Amino acid sequence: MVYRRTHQVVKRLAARRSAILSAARDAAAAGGMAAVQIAPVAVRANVAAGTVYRYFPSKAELISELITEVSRDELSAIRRAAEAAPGPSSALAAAVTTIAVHVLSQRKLAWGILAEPVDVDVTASRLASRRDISGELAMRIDAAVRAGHLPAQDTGLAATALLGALHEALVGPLAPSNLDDPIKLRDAVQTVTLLALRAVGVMDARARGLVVQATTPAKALVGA
Amino acid sequence: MVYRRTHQVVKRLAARRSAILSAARDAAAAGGMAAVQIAPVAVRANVAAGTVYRYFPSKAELISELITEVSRDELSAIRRAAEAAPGPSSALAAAVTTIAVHVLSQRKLAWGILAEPVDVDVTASRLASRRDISGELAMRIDAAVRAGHLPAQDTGLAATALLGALHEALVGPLAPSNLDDPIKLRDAVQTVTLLALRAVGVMDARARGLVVQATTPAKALVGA
DNA sequence: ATTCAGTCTGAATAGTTGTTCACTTCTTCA
DNA sequence: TGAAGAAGTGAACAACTATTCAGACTGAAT
Repeated sequence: MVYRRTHQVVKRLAARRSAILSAARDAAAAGGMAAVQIAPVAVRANVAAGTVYRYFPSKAELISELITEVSRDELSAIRRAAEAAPGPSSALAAAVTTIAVHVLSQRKLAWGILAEPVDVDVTASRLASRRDISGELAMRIDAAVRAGHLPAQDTGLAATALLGALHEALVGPLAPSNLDDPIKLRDAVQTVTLLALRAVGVMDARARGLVVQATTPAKALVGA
Repeated sequence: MVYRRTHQVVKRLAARRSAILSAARDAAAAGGMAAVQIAPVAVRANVAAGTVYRYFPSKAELISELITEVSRDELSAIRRAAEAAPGPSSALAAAVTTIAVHVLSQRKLAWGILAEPVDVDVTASRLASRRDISGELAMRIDAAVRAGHLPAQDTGLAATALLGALHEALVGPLAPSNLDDPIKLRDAVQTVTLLALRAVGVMDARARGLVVQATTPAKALVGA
């Protein structure tokens, strides 16, 4: 008598798995990575602690998968925004703005994914996350360079630096604390975008134009 | 019969305290903050674990003091470099270069001080460290703005962003791994300095000049 | 209806480190 | 020199959580 998983069971298993991941994501969004502990996550997902281990071999694996998932969502949002732009410079501006807006609207989560202390080793998935997003930015910078809009440069290093600048300025410990005000939030997004564009060599005047252009479609997200 | 500490004893106590701090610093420089554990630090300092607690109330306090100390050294180096520069723009370039060089020559330590996960709460001293250094940078940017060399801007946010860019690009997980080669190292320092100066609005051509100028006195440190 | 593989449970376990404290050793002072 | 207070010691303790596992439960197959 061979036991075979019925379709219904397969679905339930998949649902549970994603419920656990989802609970982990909620916990991280609410309280940072520190809040992603097995017991609380299990409670949120309506399962016992032991059950978590039937779906994920370890906490490290659970968090890694969480990081991967969030990072993939982020990457596709960046791509979507960039591809909707009319030219390479606009695309770069759109990519930067998207990162800024997303990071700001999920500060705790972003901090958790990127840099918050965790007691297990998740360096590999964090590295992958950074590499993906920095890589996308590097591609956009490169396109603008090839189009003759920017001076030649080490695009990889530049992309990494931009990422660091965005994160530190917007969710690092020195980030302004009054970003709940939508106006201030939009200003912050514009300021860092301007900074980022100038950093890779966009002329000040032109950069200002690109920033305004890129912020316009993002207004809804920013809530202003 | 009142027991009074003799001069010799006072000196020995002070020496021990600094030996412990020094051992912690060595450990951090060698293996990051993760290596700063009470037992190993005590061994390095030639005392028993319990003795550490006669000098520091907790591990958090020990690490906080370590952060403060390193940060103070860093800040004075930045000031020295900036004050030796001929004008506000040069001073800014010198400050940025100094940070880059220092961070690179003590990568593990810098990462530990700034961002590495630690199991105790050291947010306060990390915050102070960032605030001091970012504040110094902000002052330099402000001076250049007042001198008419840069466009008006939110100098605090700009300084924070620059700090983030430098750290992420030079000691973050995506930092180039071949920085042991002095030539590559110098190139990286120049690249990020150029990026930083352009970010705050220095014209590309002028920025290149400032970078070369600022890197020259730092050559010895870079080892090239 | 009955069997049994698969799944779930949650109390118990285990490993890691910061911290304590009863005791020893050292230093001061009469 | 000896009494008393300070400083040092390190083995034992404590707290925190990830992980395990023996038994309970579910539902597929006959």
